[in-house]
Amino acid sequence: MPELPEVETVRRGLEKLVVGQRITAIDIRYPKIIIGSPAEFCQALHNKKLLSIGRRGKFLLFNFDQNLTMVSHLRMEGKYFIRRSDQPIEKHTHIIFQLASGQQLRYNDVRKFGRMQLAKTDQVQNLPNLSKLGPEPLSTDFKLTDFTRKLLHCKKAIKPALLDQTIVVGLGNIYVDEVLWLSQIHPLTSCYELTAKQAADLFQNIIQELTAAVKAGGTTVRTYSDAFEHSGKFQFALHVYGKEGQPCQRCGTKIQKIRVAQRGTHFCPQCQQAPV
DNA sequence: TTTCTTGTTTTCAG
DNA sequence: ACTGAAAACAAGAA
Repeated sequence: MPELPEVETVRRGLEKLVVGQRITAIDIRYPKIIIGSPAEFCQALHNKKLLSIGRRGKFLLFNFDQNLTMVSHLRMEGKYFIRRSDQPIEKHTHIIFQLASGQQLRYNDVRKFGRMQLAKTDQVQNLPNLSKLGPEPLSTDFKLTDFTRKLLHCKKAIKPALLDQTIVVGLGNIYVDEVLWLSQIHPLTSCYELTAKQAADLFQNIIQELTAAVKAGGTTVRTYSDAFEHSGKFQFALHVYGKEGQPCQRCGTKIQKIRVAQRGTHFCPQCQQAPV
């Protein structure tokens, strides 16, 4: 379940491992991962050199020479590994990028939910799925005044509002539950009912939590690991996610699990009072 | 066989 | 035209 901290950790790992390398061949073993024509995908990337790796929200941006970018979303379980060409292909390996160094960049995805597509580097921000994204929470584009204004104009409950990537990007199910617990806000609270102080608390906690999680190399729940196949450490810092029935670390009340917007949602019924 | 998992896209009602 | 809620979708593990 890679959210911003996990995607950023993957990005940093790949940056060290594959930037500067040239692609000499691509083996697509499961074509549905590719949005658009797989044949064109292979052809376009052939002999391209990887210049840098960026990130927008939960999307990885592999920037190649000649104005070409490969946009990659890991969805639930996508992973990248580096292997020597002679190493056996592991289960659930769907795309293999042969590199000039003799190494391979392998995309592995148990669920096959991840997607990749090509775009011109200078047009990436205009792709339909990236053009509507909100500000990056760890950049100076993320501003309390804008955040508060957007929240107060939103008619949704706070949990789905934070999951939807238009107010701010990067939060998924785990970090939304954590940020709401830290801010002592019930997940079903309507956004327009939030006070200025609550909006400010959310703003602050989003930044602090994501910063801390990036520093810890992300959260490993079930299967996430980075490009070095290291697990994250932030799962030890979680307060509510996956803690149903355990005592709240603030007040001792048992953590409850409910369903909000079809998602498993963990909260403390004492610290995070239900809206009236 | 049924249930569970989540990020994004699509669909539909209003 | 727009919004929000809900469903759909991707596919495998337990």
